[in-house]
Amino acid sequence: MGASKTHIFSPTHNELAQIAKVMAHPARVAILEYISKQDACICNDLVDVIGLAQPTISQHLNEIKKIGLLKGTFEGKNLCYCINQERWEELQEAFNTFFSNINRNCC
Amino acid sequence: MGASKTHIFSPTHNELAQIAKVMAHPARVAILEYISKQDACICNDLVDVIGLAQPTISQHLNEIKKIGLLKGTFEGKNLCYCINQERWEELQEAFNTFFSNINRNCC
DNA sequence: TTACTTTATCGTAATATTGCAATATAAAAT
DNA sequence: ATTTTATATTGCAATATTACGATAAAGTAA
Repeated sequence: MGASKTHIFSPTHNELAQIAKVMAHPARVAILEYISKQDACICNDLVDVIGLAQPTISQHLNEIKKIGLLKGTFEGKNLCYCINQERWEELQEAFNTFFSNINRNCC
Repeated sequence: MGASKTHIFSPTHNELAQIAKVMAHPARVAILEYISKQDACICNDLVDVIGLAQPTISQHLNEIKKIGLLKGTFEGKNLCYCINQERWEELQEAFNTFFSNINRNCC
């Protein structure tokens, strides 16, 4: 088949998986780290920093944008965007909650 | 191309991506949640709980095993395994560290 | 032994992801 | 108006993932 059977899983499980999928590529991890550590927004040097072709970076940025991790203006030549901190913290909390729920009585 | 250019990224970025990849499927999120909430080990009802075919579950379990999230004995008919808590906490910490590193001065 | 139960592996089809060249778009600079 | 600069989109090839039927393997029960 090849396509995930998303319909048989709960919204919570699907959402966490979707978020994880965005982080499931080293380029996107690197991009996220880079942007999150910038002092200002405007980051038009990603292609040099990451080392992938410009269309590829553009695609990765789009995946990141899709889950709401970027905010700013996306118009014209010089974009101006940065990490959406509210969303960032939501994701942190989502992972943290998931990993906090564990029983201790095991082999 | 289709294959990720892992060699151009740092070990840290690749590792986090690899971990995220395991969580990037709702079935694996559901499996992890189920196992982590069991009182004992032996979980031979995953196929019914998750709702995917037995070979598919087996494959997903293998992905989870690969990043060291399961411990126990994997021999014969009745497996006996559960979450490797040390590793579990390592992953929690890895995500937490990643999300904690963010600058605040932005648009 | 034979049948049963449970998990693993193989083979294969369907779909998704990754990456880039070519090209388009859109604003700024000259 | 033309060139330059920066990002987006399209199209396509290579690879990876997802899923399952068929079958194997390996222990348990009769």
